[in-house]
Amino acid sequence: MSFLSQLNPRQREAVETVEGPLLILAGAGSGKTRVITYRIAHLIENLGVMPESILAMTFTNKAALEMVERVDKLVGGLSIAKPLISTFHSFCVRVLRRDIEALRIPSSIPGRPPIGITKQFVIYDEADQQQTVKGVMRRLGIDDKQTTPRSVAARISWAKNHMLDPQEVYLQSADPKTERVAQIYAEYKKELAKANALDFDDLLLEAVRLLKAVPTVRDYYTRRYEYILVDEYQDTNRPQYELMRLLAGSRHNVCAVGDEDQSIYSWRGADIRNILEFENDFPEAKIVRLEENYRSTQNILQAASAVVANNRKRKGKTLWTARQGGTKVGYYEAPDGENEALFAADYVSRYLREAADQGENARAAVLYRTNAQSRLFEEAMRRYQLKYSVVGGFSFYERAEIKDMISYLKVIHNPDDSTALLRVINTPVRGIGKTTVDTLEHLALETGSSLWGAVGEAIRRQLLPPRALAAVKSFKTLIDDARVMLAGTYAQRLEETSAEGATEAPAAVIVDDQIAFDPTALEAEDGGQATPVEAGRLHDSRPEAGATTAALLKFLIDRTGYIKQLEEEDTPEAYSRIENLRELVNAAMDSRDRGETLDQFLDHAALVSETDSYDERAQLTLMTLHAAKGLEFSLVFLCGLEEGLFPHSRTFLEPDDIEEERRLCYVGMTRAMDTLVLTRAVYRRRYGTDLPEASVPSRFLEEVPAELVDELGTSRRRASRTRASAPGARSHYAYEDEDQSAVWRVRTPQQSSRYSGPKYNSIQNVAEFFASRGKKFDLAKFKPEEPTGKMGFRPGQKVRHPKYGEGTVFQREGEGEEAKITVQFPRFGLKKLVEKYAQLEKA
DNA sequence: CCCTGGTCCCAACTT
DNA sequence: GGGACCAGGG
Repeated sequence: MSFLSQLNPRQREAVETVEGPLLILAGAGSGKTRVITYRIAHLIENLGVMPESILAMTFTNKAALEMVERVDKLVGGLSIAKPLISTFHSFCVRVLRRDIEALRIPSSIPGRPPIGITKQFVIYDEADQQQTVKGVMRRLGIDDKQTTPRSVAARISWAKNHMLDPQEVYLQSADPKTERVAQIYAEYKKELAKANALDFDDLLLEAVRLLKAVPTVRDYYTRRYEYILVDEYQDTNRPQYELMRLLAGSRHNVCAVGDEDQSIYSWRGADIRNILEFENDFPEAKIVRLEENYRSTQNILQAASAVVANNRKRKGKTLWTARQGGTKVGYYEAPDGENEALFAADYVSRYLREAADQGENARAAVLYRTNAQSRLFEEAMRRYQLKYSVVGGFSFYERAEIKDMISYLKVIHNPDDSTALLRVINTPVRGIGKTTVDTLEHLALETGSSLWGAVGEAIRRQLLPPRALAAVKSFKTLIDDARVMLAGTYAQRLEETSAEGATEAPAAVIVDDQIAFDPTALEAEDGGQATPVEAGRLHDSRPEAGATTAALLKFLIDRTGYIKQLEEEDTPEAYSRIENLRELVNAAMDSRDRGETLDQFLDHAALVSETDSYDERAQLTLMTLHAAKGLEFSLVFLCGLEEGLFPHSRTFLEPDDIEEERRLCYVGMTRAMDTLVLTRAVYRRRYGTDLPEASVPSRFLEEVPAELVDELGTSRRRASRTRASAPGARSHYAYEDEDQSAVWRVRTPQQSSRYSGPKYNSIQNVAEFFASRGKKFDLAKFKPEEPTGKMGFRPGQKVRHPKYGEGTVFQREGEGEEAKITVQFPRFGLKKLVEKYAQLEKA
């Protein structure tokens, strides 16, 4: 009971109202997470509710994780059973992995397996969705310049978030474009079904469909979860809302926590009506308002409230704080983006230093509207030698090399995943080009099979030219081998779990591309070619059967020569990619330590976002406003307050969208505990190359009452201050010079000989480099050696080409037959030729 | 028929 | 800064 005394009366009411529907309207900083976690603790500790009958759903893994930790702290060690605290999407995956096959319908052909998604479904991310849409559009012959796959995918997602199927989209369409979207949508659905795949939106939709359609399944979950909590309720979309209703069953023990002023996800289908109309759906609902803000000073809170007060669509509430006064809201107008970032770096570094001097552990954040803005800030922070962590931007799992390996795993797990297969069939290049892939796609279409089916078919019927056929065969062998390894894992697990030891581990066999665990399956199939699992049978680099995901990854990296190829590239980028791959193997090992199987590992990879990598201990964090939701910092920099950037230009047309931008601004401002600084760049470069454009101050700036604002000086004053406080940071123009010299530093002669790759093969670069050092680029330095036979041409040598005539060898890369030679031809300029093919002769 | 390199176009937020 | 696409070369 003791912890309840730490709550104010309103919070306590929210915590102690445990029966029946409850809506908690929790203003920013009003102790929302605290209420949720205390409520869970109260249920378990004071009311003796079984932890496993409590379900809490959040939007981000980050929020879920934080809640788990805080609940653990309150009731830790009480029991082994824990409440389920998870994101909507993870929860749905859990439900679907257990029960989705209840939705399958019997095949009309006797003896055939039922139709529908199986438990082994794969999850398509946004990139997979776009790829699939693109493929569908190509097949339908729809021009992808006018209607981009990207926009179509977005519209399909929109439809799904509003629970519209293709027919409904078609019926509601008022223009040919929407009709086409409906048509693509229908095909897209078929494509996913064929691949046994669900996209992010499907995870919610299918879970809802399952609970609606199958009473036994629904009963299982409603009986199991007696207490349901929904966090960030203002951001729930239709499917999430339905899910909540279904899970609440007739008990209606549902507690939703939200703040309509912080609804920032309408573009993802969040329906603000869910919160505004909660009372209609649950007439017996109790509503508790939390209006005391424990986070910010009065100045900050007043400024933020003044901004959001300009919105029409809100319930309206009055937040108050006991922290009277406080520092005024800072405003700084930078001449350009670079300067804005440097100002932030300068300010933050002094702020953190002063806090450290006083023994305080202050934390700061730089918040921006778009991820693209992060680069300038990162550069500035590095220049000030400030340690920072960036949330978002390019996610680890979005890196090309990681996606490649994940796609391999997906194919191994489910070869019918054509999108994944397409990604890796020629990665790294193994001689399966566009034409071959086209042939395979046609074949798949003809036979109604997946791409993987077409691979087998093409090999069986020898439908490809010899070279391509060999390449396709080697690819198939690779996947088959890996699948046998995986089957070994299953076999081993079966062995481990069968307590009686009497049965031997079932041999895994491949029968017509299907992995079967029961050897008798061999007899059942007529004439299917079987490959028994037998050590050493398949390939030399095959580790023994019983492989973990990590072993599988190592095998793939080894057999495909992926890392080897990167090593040969020998560039810093290549080594960073290798590092990433190592990190992936580590992630796989962690996954094994958690007791996960391959499919669980893939689920994890599909559902984590970079937001989850937020490091609480970092003193300085850079992230988007969206990612900052739910967090708090002593110092907040809110940057890029310019019309077109924030509010974003895409929101200008719809008044509702502008209101959402304003809520976003409110969210950002209310993250600040002690100090809030708003900045704007007078000139901003929008796309790197273009000239900087003059900006108009954001309308949100004008909405902050002037008496709460402290102007932090002009850019001229700042420039001198920066000069004084940051050694080596004279002005941002000086930085550009420094950058130049840094670039040149990389190109020292020693380095360039190490990196013989394409990066430094431009003759102009080399010549310029020498010129910049006041040296002449002297060809004579490269002493030509007498070539043996026709091969081995050296720089400076005269050669003859059948097409280009006579020329002078300029540069040589690599040795032997693979050597590439750059030749200067008087009439054709520089040409890079492969010695083996170029038919060069000594002139 | 495949691969490489250069060019063009794009860039909002996230599960 | 990055990815998609195309032309040119073997």
